[in-house]
Amino acid sequence: MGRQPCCDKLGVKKGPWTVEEDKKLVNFILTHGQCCWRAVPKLAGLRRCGKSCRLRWTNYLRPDLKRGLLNEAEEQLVIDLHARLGNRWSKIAARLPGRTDNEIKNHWNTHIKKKLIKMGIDPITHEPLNKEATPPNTLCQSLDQRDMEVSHQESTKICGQASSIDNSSAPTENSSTGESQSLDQGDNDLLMSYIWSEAYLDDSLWNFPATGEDYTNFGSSSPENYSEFSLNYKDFSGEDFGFGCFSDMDMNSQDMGGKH
DNA sequence: AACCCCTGCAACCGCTTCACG
DNA sequence: ACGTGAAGCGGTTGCAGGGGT
Repeated sequence: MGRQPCCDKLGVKKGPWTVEEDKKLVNFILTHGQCCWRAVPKLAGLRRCGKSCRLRWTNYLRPDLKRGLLNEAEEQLVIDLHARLGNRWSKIAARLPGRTDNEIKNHWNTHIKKKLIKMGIDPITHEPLNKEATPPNTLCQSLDQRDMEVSHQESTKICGQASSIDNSSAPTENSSTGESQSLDQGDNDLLMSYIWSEAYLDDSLWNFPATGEDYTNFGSSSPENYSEFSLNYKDFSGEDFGFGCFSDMDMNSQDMGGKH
């Protein structure tokens, strides 16, 4: 009903972002913080709609993003959280530091869903597709069948039972997420234990910047994030962005939380 | 080598929710 | 309490790259 479009369609560019556009957006947000997204394109000199800028930032340019496929623990966590929360990707993403809702959604649709179906589990209900003919677990050896049973049968009370998720028995080879990730097994176990604590599932206790929150303070507690980000950016499109501002940010991060 | 098909991911669209006057 | 605008969210699409024939 008379709702304004998020941007005037004329002169607004669509499609993949160029390195130049990324630079502009990152530089703008790092120097000004996140003010109203609608104003960002104009202020940053971008011919994009604010929505597109927000999406690009939250899904790709955010400094705290992890890159690469989800590791085993993360994947298991997504499955279990999905059993509890359904397709509330942003809620799920909020529990996976460095992962975006879009990324998790994509991973779910392209990897996990198929995996569950092959295992005879309905990815929507997390119930067995065919109770008497559950296929042998030929895929996803990391997901112990018994644990999957727990996931879908006891999803409502699984909280706090992370110890039942026996990652330690998982073979080193893995189907689609095989490459090693940053978490070693010990980290995974710890992560899973914490993840299923009530505290973990309490939204109010989450300080990790979820999608849409203000990331301009991302480094205030962990300056090393900057250097990692900076390094990542050196690999971005094979060129150095020359973000000298990152090192400045390191010192000025306290000032950057303020909005204009 | 060329073509086709499949897969995965980035980005868009439109609806919902939230915040504010 | 209501209306309006902005942000957030989830579903969907389009395209690039890889693998198979």
